[in-house]
Amino acid sequence: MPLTSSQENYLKAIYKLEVGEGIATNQALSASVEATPASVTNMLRKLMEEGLVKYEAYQGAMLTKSGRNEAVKLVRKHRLWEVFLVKKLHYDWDAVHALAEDLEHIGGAELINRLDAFLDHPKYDPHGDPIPNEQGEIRARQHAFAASEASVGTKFVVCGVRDSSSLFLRHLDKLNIRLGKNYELIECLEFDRSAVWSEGADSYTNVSSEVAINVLIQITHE
Amino acid sequence: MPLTSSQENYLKAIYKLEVGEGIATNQALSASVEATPASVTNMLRKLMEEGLVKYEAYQGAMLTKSGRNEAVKLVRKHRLWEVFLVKKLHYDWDAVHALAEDLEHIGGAELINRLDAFLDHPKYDPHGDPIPNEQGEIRARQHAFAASEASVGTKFVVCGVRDSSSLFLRHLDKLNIRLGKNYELIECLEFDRSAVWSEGADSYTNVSSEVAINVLIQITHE
DNA sequence: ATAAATTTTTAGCCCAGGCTAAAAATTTAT
DNA sequence: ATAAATTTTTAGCCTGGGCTAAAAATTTAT
Repeated sequence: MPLTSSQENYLKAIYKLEVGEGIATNQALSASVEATPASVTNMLRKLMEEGLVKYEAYQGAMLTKSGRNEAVKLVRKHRLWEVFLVKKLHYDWDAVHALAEDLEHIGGAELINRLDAFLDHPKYDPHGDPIPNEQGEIRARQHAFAASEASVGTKFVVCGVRDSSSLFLRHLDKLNIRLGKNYELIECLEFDRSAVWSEGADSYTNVSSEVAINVLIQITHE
Repeated sequence: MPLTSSQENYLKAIYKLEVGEGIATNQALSASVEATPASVTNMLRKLMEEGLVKYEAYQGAMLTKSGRNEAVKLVRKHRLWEVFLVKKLHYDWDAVHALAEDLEHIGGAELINRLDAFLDHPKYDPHGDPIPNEQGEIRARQHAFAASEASVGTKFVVCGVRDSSSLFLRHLDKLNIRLGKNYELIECLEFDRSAVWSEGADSYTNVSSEVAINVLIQITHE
């Protein structure tokens, strides 16, 4: 029997908690699907019966193989729709999450594979998160870490964000920081732990530590 | 309060019955939304309370201004998504209805206007049906009629279908009849009321009367 | 080891939107 | 005008997925 949208949302929530090394307790899920703990208990029972989830009270929930499979499919759909909305419909990157959240429940493999092809098999979504392929494999970005960990002199490219809230993304817009842009870390200021990034020439950006913590970078060897 | 998908489906069904000069009786609706008459009564009551529908037992239902407004928006969304699926994702024209049926409930004016722009403001969907504009105006095809009404010698262009079932559309595919193609009606055969259409040169297609009845054409004055 | 705090589950309720079966209303036919 | 057929509504029930408030289970702290 096909999953309902609500079931799909739970699976995705559990998945996200798992990869974030969090444990998918009743409470954590409650926050993340925006339902009361009582409702979560209810849904977990159903998902267990359908063999999508393993659950032990106080120990948290884990996806089974087939549950994880479903969750990854959802992530794929979500991220591909986000690419579509940004690249083709020119939405801002901070405005696509809610729409993708709805679109991800539509259609099956056929639709999403066609969308994937139409978009030229993008590897990352507009926030730099990797898009699982048709087989559910995720080729995660290698060697990415928070900009706050870089040392002075490092040259890097911005490749993702830790926080994809609208607030943070719009802040990056204001700082003119975008995925794919290259910088060099010029200095770290002791006073407020902020940093100075240079894009070259006389272009300098002052980056607060809150920002740096939430920006993912890769070192560029050139 | 926002409409549910189910409410939207009822509005669209009533709208379609209205334009097809049918009357949206409890029964007709029952067939068209695939629910029992009892369920229809139920929903009509709600739609009436929300001021979307006027209903009188045995006389059928009619949309109010705001109900019609909603219905036309849905038609717009449906047809634009169909264009997207066929033109961009290369679905066959007989395979897009069900998906568009789901997609049409997603998002609001912003999304659909962006989609419209992305598709270059198409005037017709893949079956030749006109797409309402943002204001809800439908510039219906003028002077279109069933191919079965044409007289010998008429030159015409195929511009739509009366039946958009998968079965019929695939049949047209087999006959190589497509929207936008030009023909001349060469003769009508008395025996089985079938017709011969020519695309010029030595290209002739024999068209049964069932087919001709369901193909919409416009006379070409050249 | 026991008390306090936390987490989870139960119980009972709500709403949307279906359903069936039977009753009521209306229309059509005789 | 009355009977027959049809259409609509009611009544009662079901499922999915929420909710609250209270009870039970477990963990943590003393």
